[in-house]
Amino acid sequence: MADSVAKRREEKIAGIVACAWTLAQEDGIAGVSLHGLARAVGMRQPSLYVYFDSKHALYDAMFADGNRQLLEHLDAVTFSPEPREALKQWLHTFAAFGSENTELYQLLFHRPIPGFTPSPESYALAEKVLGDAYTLMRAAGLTEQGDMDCIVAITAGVTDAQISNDPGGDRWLRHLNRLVDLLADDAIARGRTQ
Amino acid sequence: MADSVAKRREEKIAGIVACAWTLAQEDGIAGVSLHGLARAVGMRQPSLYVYFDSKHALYDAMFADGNRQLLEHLDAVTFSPEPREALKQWLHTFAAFGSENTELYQLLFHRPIPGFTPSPESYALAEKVLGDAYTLMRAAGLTEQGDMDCIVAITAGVTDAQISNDPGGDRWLRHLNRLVDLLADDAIARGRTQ
DNA sequence: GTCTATACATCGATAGAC
DNA sequence: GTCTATCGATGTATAGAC
Repeated sequence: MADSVAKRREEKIAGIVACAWTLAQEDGIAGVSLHGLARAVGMRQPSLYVYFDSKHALYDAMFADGNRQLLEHLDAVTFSPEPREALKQWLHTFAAFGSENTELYQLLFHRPIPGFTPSPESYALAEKVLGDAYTLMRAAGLTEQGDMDCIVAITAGVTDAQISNDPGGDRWLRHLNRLVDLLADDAIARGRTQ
Repeated sequence: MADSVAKRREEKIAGIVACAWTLAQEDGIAGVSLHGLARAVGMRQPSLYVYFDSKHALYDAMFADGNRQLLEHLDAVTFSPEPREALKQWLHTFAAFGSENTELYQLLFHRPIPGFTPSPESYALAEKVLGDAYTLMRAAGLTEQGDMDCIVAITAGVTDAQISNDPGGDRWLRHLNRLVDLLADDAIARGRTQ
């Protein structure tokens, strides 16, 4: 094929990014060095510049890849036809994935690299995640921005608490459904009395 | 006085730590360098070792100082005699202080320095903060650990969302009281039907 | 496309004069 | 207690041979 060269290059980049995630899991996102990453994929540090113009370009590729992983993971789940149930399942899937992929979650939602801002193309993927969440919330009857903000804060709070205080467990995750139900019931009751 | 030497030393250390917070606000906690900090307080980098045995010792002093600032700030507020109201006031004061002192909040609750663990003496201050929160929750009728975990997650989620998405505003903070009321009402209703 | 070699910067930490 | 000088490690990035 005419694009086999480009394809092999894309696959190589994907392999490097995957390896970078492994290193990030050990030493944190900021702990990934180009020397270490190059050695881990069997090359020397300057050779990485064939695939990434700078270290920020590597972070940008990881940011985009992390969002793609998250979207694929959410896409692979079959959700209930009942909107409230589907929302709870989506949020729980999101929080569980974040708890199990802490470095990915931190790069996507905590911006731990000073000076790094995702490119517009990469950021569009992050906005798709949030947009999907908003769509499910509206389907479940949450129309006020304030209510949706509450859902976002609750989900992030549960995920972060799970990561920080009980890694690998479910001490905080198991309360997410209850909290979402509480907020959704209250939001809908408010809407009725307005 | 016989302790005037020790006192001047303590004051100098306090000044250095205060200056470190200022630098952290500009470049992040991890961006504080001993060279930069020394210059900012009018000395050279090796002289800092007179006051701190290592960089981790500096972080430990900042961790302890941050908890002391937080405790003092909470101590200066007069809370309602009504337990539920007092709890909401305390949590809102906590979240607002965290939102306004983001680097302090991150050092205390997000552990952004790989390899840094607070000393037991410093950590005791952090446990006092959490202990105060638990005391207020119990007074407000929240006795189950799961309910208290929910309050912790909600408060942290609101604070983090405020810092990340609307620095300086109150888009997320303003929902904290409502969320705490929702959870507390539900927890107490649960308790009654058990 | 990968390599060696190196430039250049930053950082934490230590030695030793004053 | 503060300084100069320096070590040693680490890091990103570039130049140029192959």
